Amino acid sequence: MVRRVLIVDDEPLIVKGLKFSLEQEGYVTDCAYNGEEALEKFNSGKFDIILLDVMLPGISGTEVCHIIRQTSMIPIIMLTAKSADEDKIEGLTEGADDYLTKPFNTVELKARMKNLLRRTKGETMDNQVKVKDLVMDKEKRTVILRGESIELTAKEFDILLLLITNPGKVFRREDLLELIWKDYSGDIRTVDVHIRRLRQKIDGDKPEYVYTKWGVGYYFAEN
Amino acid sequence: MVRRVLIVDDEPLIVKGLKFSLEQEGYVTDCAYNGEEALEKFNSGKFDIILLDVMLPGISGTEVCHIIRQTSMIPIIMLTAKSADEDKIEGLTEGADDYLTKPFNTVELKARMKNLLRRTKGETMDNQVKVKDLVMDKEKRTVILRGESIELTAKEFDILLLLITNPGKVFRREDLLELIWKDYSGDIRTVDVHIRRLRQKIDGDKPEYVYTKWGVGYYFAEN
DNA sequence: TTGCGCTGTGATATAATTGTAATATATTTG
DNA sequence: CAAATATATTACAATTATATCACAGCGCAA
Repeated sequence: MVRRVLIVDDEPLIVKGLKFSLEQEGYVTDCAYNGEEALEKFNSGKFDIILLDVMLPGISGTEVCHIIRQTSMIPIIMLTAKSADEDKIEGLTEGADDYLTKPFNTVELKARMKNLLRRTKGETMDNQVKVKDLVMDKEKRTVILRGESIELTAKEFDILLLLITNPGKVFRREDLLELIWKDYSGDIRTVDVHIRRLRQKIDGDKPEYVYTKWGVGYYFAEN
Repeated sequence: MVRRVLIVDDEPLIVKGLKFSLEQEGYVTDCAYNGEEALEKFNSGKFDIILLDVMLPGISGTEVCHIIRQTSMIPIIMLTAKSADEDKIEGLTEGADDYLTKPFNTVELKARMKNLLRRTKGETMDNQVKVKDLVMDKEKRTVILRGESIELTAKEFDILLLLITNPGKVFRREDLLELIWKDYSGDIRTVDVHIRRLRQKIDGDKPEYVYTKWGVGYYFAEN
């Protein structure tokens, strides 16, 4: 099982060391050197765990953690400078699953990562689909768009889930009726209306997620 | 399951070593010694993974990687010279799935190759048709020409797909009407107009893909 | 049962594609 | 070479596809 780690720190040397050390262990790694980059990579790529430095230029690690927590339960281990004040560290790492004070022992880090990954295995990643600033939870059947909860009807949810899990793939109306309605026998144009209502809820003025392939059907794309 | 590797490096000794080592492991190999050759072989042959040196005479490995990425998600592992500057390596290997710094351990290389191949296994992309610098995706119903996305109407797409999947085979207008229109009963010359519009979008001044067989019909060729 | 939200239908509006017909150009044939 | 035949090109009209809307029926929950 491949585990993907996002390493976030503004110190190239620390990043390099972690990268090397974790890749030796079989992890697939990606790095970010500031908060913005971290959020971007978190959104685009699929990671299983995040190592996040508290002190970052721009958006701080603490803030990054909070922002990620609005949409995801991904394991986060925060890295902090040593401090006599335990409370302060607690505050800075609020929302994280664990933290380590620098300088830390890589053996300990790996052990904690393993722990967290074992603990959260199967819980989060499997039920959540995340594309750009759209998060769907299959189990809870909830949708979060731009950090805000959106209410979709059952059909709308099923349609969006089918489309989003097959990005780019064009579904003709017949496909959708067969896959979602199962035994439908009415007017095929009913699909249009559902798409319309779905778009009203998740797309702005112009389609942002649900697109029309003229003469064929509909598909999901994030551009 | 046979795995085909394209090895790209300008150092004959490295190529020779990799070739031997990978063939021992059961891989089928092919080699290229510069960027142009790499792209050519990538286009002509079917490979499952590419090992790509960053430093190449002419088109650099970095560029080759970018060009390939415009049309394909094939796993690419890049080989770089050692550098203290991790950032630099990151930049040079952008778009690759993984990279190794020379000199590298072949055991590690094989492990990473295996990893990547397992990860991308099953996504064999049988919904893609690729000829020269033209890529069609049946599922997404998209067309990419010279790295740029082209918009085709439903009929244009169907015609091109039919022609491209039967390279060289001449279809008379009646055939096309029957196969694509199914139940057409109008003017047969309508096909000409569709071909015209298709050509306008994918051929330049002179036909490059869609040719006329005089007195018979139309066919696809890549010369 | 009543009310409310979800779904499906049909009518209308809008948009894009497709077909037609006229003309120009090219190729073959006698 | 000229006539006959085939293809290319163009502009526009006709057709087809999608978007949008309002309303009615249905079912579920209060």
